[in-house]
Amino acid sequence: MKRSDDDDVWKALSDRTRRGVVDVLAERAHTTGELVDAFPDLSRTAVMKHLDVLEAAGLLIVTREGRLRWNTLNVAPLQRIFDAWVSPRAAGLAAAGHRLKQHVESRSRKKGRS
Amino acid sequence: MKRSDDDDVWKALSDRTRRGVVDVLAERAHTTGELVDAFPDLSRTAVMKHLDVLEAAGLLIVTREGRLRWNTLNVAPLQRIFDAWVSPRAAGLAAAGHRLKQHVESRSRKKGRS
DNA sequence: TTCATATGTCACCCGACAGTGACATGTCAA
DNA sequence: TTGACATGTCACTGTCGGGTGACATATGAA
Repeated sequence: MKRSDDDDVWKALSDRTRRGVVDVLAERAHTTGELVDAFPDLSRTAVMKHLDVLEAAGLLIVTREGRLRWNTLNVAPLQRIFDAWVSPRAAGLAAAGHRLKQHVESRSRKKGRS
Repeated sequence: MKRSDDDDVWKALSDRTRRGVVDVLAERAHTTGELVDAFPDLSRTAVMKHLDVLEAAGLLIVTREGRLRWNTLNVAPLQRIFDAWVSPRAAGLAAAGHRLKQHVESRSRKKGRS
């Protein structure tokens, strides 16, 4: 299951605009048209391509109702990349900080770029 | 401070190889040469470019010792994007799941594309 | 049926980015 | 001083991603 890497999710979230879309959808589900209105600087085509990327990453659940398309946020992938990746590393913050301090002190102190 | 968006960090982490570098550095600091050895499929130049990106995002702290360059992971940006972004949304998982369920049930049940 | 609305698809443009080899610089040791 | 080693920099390439307009399809209402 789940090719274990979640590269799609990272790629999807790497774009500022798409994170904005996720932001909007975090409040409530939107139709594609509503989303287009929410991003006046983008063409409808651009918004739809972002939605495609988000959907492919599993961040979006799409349901159709007549000629309307409802886009609903799915936070599961967010949870996943956090659990699998960010959390373990950020948890070691103190340890890493200590490691770094130790490292820097034990070695060169001549540098430090401006 | 910190243009508040952390786009650099997201962009830096969007690349699978760079996440691999972060992985390696999570264990201990490496010199650039050691990192190059750790990624046999990449040229030295490619590895250095990845390091540049990571450093620009603040994920890397670079110290120089003679002709050696030590690359140390800085987890602070990770912590930051998590705190500011992933955590609040992922925390609402249950609520969002409920919202979705509600939404789907209250509307169309005719569709679902193969 | 007819027409406006909402969405889907296509072809194309352009800049960003990952990757490379060649060459330059700096540092340590013999 | 000389040479090997570690790193820095440059010019170039191909691909991918975000953006667009034009056109096609589907649905609801008059």
